[in-house]
Amino acid sequence: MPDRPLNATAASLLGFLHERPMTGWDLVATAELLIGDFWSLTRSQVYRELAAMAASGLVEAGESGARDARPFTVTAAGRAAFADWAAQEPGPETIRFPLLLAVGFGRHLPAGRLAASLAAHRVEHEKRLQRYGELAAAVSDDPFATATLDFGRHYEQAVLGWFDALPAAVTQA
Amino acid sequence: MPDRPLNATAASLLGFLHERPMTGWDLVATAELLIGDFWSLTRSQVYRELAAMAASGLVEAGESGARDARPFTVTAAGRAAFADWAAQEPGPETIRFPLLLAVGFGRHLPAGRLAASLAAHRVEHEKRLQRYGELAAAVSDDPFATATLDFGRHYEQAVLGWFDALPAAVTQA
DNA sequence: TGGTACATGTAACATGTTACATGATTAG
DNA sequence: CTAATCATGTAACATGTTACATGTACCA
Repeated sequence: MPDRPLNATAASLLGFLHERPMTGWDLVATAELLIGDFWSLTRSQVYRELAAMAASGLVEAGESGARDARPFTVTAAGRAAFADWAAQEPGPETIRFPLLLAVGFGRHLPAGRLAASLAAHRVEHEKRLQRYGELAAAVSDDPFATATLDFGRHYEQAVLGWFDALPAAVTQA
Repeated sequence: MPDRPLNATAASLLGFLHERPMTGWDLVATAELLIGDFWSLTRSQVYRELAAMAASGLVEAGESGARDARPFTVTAAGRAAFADWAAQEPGPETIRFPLLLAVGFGRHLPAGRLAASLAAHRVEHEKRLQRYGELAAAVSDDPFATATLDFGRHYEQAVLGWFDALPAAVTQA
């Protein structure tokens, strides 16, 4: 009974469970590390999806270990559901960038507001680029992880390039 | 009674209404055109937000015109709410990119799946870059609209650059 | 013994998506 | 007259966020 195609968040959890059984906590940490930069999720969501997937037999909770830690294991049905998801064409990306809204409505912002926001965001993006650089060595043996990290680097470089190409009419607004 | 800070979607609608009264339909079209590439919204959402904002006095429905068209006007309270929103520091962007999930889980995908997805997406991104190029002339008199469009160009160029730098280990998986 | 990291979860709410349902106006 | 476009909305559901509540184990 294929309830309906998995959503990408649930599918990702299943994907991680292909490697080894993990607790909800582990999954959050793993997801943050490996896909957090282009697919965010919260603890609440993880527990909810795990409960739902356990109910439909895609995962199974193991014996509680220390501190009630309940490792989940992917079942055969879970592998099948993941495979179904993986066979789908991935959808288009969505980007939600509040700073760009601020730019778009720049005419209506109080003086100095946009300049300050741009400066603050630029710093963050520089940090992220630097972090990606530091992470690169850690995943150099995995071409897939390297590729996603590399996306991040291209992205951050583009954002920085965009900041630096903004005309004074925008940065001084 | 400031119900609570506006969400970015509602704020954007208010922003557009600063220019002129518009119907829900108009707002959808305007938003798609001007911010659709980095802030998506649906018709349902627009009508819901308009109803909510009308209930709290941020907008007012005018006389119905042809075909029940109900133009909404921003009120003084609406301008104030928008100003409050605009004074906030814009939050970080969120990117949700299913293709990157596919790359990250590349090891688990059926043979050829990833290559096909990458190729299909590359075509889309090329089209988008081209579209942005064509749009540029239309907004050349507005530095803010030009800046957001320019972000799109930087972004698309980065994505294309990333595609082209992918190693065979990924593109041939 | 005290703080940090580990670990689980619920409840309430906000936001976003999809499908459905209806009808008027206009251009051809 | 008929198809496309304009225009409104509801209902149901899926997804995502925030705040709250609880307790254990480890390390210094």
